[in-house]
Amino acid sequence: MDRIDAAILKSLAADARAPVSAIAAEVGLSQSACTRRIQALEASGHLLGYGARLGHRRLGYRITALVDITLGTQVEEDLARFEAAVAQIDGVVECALVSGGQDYRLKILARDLDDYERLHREHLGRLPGVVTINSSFVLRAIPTRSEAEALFGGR
Amino acid sequence: MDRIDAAILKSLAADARAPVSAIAAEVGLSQSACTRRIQALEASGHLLGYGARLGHRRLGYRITALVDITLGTQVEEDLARFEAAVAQIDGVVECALVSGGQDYRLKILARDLDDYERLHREHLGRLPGVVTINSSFVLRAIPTRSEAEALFGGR
DNA sequence: TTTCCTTGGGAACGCCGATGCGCATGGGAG
DNA sequence: CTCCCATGCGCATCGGCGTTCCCAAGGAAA
Repeated sequence: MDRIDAAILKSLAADARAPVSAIAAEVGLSQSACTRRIQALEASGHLLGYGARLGHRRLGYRITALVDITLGTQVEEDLARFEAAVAQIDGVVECALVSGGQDYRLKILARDLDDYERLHREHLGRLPGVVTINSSFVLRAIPTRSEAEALFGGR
Repeated sequence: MDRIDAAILKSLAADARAPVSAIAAEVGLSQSACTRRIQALEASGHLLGYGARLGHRRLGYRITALVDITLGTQVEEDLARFEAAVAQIDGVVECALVSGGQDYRLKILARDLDDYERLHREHLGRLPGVVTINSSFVLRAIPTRSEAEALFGGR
């Protein structure tokens, strides 16, 4: 992991389908050397894979909800049961156990408020061990530094 | 946007660098038809781009913080000032204005607690208009459905 | 100094992807 | 009912890309 690897990862993060030749030129390497580095990064776990950025709104999903959930227990089996149930719910795209009150934070996508209400009623409300559910809706997403910029330093 | 388009988006979301021929076979189309559909999806805004999945931990980032910030004002100019300042901070990878108390929710990456403490002191603490800052740390990330699965249904 | 190991560049080969063409299907107008 | 046009697929082509050899250069260790 040197500066060139970082540059490759940045470039791939920005456009994963860019030709290797373009990335190579960008970081000042030949195609072959660049290919080898990419393969090495994949093998070493620095590069986990490649994904597509989807236009949520364009696909009919206008609601992003950030949900805080508190459980009535902290016993590991109860947590595991909760997590297994959460993993089954369509629309839940992120879920984390966080410090500070031993609760969970989810990110949920829904088509509209009605859709979210359905999700809430049919799934969130039936999760095992839940004491409180607190939903916030994203009113505006603020553009930030990209993940790669955060990891490898600014701009 | 029919079922085939959805399958293409799912496939690209799972592995954006897969050869078009592989995607085509997966969704039951010829290469050419698949290429044309992908181009159409890009042009129509359903497909915004392609990115790399990075191994945070492997890259030396072990802290994910979810931070709630409350402002003392709701005047649009103050919000804009806050947002402009937030966008400059290295480590902030998500930021959203949310309903319910008119506050912001950020996701922040840091190498370790010391690194986060530095971020908090040097940047978060100096954001304009802030009344309260509340940090939670991700103890465990629960695997959920992928974004594409959430948007196009199950599996 | 010699050897080994790492890492880059160059060339070749096979494969991939973009485009043009012809054809089938389906909906609308006459 | 028939004709026509629009839509969207598959096939074939060709230029370009990616992978994989091999060799050379530089640095570390013996």
